[in-house]
Amino acid sequence: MTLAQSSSDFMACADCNIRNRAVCATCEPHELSRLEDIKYYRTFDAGQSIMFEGDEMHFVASVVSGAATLSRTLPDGRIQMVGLLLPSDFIGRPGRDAVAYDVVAIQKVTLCCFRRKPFENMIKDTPHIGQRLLAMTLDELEVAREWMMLLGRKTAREKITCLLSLIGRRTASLHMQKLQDGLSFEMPMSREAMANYLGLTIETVSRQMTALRKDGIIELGGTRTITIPDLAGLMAETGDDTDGMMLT
Amino acid sequence: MTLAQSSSDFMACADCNIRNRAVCATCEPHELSRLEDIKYYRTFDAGQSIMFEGDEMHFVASVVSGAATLSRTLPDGRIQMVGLLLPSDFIGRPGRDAVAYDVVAIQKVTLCCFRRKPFENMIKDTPHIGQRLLAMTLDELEVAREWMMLLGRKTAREKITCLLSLIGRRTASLHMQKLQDGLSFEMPMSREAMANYLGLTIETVSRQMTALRKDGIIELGGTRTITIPDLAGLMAETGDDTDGMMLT
DNA sequence: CGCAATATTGAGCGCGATCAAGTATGGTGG
DNA sequence: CCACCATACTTGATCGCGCTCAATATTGCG
Repeated sequence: MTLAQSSSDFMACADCNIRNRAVCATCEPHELSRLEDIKYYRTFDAGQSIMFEGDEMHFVASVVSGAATLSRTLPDGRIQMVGLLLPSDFIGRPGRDAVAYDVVAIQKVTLCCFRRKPFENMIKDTPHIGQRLLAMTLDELEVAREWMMLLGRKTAREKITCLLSLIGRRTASLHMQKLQDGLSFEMPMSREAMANYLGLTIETVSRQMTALRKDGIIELGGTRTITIPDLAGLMAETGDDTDGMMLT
Repeated sequence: MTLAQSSSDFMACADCNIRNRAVCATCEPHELSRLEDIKYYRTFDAGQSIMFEGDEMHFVASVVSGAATLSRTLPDGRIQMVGLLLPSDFIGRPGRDAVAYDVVAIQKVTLCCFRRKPFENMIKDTPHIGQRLLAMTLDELEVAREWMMLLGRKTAREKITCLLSLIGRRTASLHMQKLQDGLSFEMPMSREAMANYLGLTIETVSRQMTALRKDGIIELGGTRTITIPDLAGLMAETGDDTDGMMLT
């Protein structure tokens, strides 16, 4: 029944790299083994759709590796991304039959999937999972609201610098780099994806990237390789209060 | 210790008008009586601040009546509202010491407050509350994401018609009006509040309201009394898929 | 190498912001 | 009851950021 879609057929939860950040983070060993019974892995290539808005939701999942986006589309074709899914993030909404957003892989993605019904039952009788999911959902809500500020009130330059600073710092923390000396990373998304995430057009994204390069705020090696010589300088352009954020 | 701030000192939960929609909706009688022990009412006048961003959060609360807003402010003063709190909505984030947004009453508001620590303990040992809070938070997340689409991709006219349609339909459902023949309601917020909610300026809001009036989409009697002769006509201007939304 | 997809650059325009008056509206005290 | 003032809202003139349309350049891939 459970069709293996991937080469990595099985991995023990104990060995999982998102073990202590995902929805299963606070599970006891016996809870974990129940999850282990209903989980299965799937992978999707960059560009592949994972779920379509309006479809029936057969499974929920944790992102194990790679990246995906949540987006909505207006009848006339305008697109707005409403979420970025990175390792340990949760996909799907318990208690809802239909998918509310398009979910698309922007890098090769591995998911740890749970069939929806068994997972919903586990929420009911496993408080740890429900509590963890609540905390994660509250975090997502805060991220969404910070993004509302960006979309509603920030200029194009501020939007771009916010995104670069976000991705840059996240990548650095993943690789334990220190932030002081030049930070280098790969952008996980195309110019079009950036535009849809920031509420801009491709052309404006491109122009602002060029402007930031000319101003010495960033350096580009290929379109997706970005170097930030002075992170504080970049963050001074975001419009945010920069105090205390350098600690992360 | 618990200082009564209001004339309505006490109300039995059983008689509460948000009893079956708020965070307490799925509570059993014994759980409800525990909540009843730690609850107290407070009222705030229109314009009064309820919480300030960064302050310590002493209590969480349900909105019983009236309306309040959540907003964030950039260092240079730009404001973006990130949430609208109406009766049955929940204020505060369990497990977090500091308030993440400014909370301001935009109408006279009555809150059903719970001191934070006792409430957090109840979440741990009362699954019904945690589950209800999870469902409500997921709903809020969906609303926030729909608002991201509005802020990032919609025109000023679409933004205004979305807001009017939202408030109008909600008011109608509260008063059990049928939607077909002219719908009339009071706008609960100023032009400035509308602007901050929609990511626009006051002037643009005002101009779009005038334009909609001249186009016969809305009628104005005083600045806050709004009549919508043809709701379908208004909704055709929102940019959304209008199918199926008229049922609500 | 050749093609397709992606990104950059340019010219011009228009939507919504800004700056600036002007007009209700509502509360207060004489 | 009305004159007064503060606040909220509307309207007008102009500006400029980001969009549109269009051409060119670059990248990635068979």
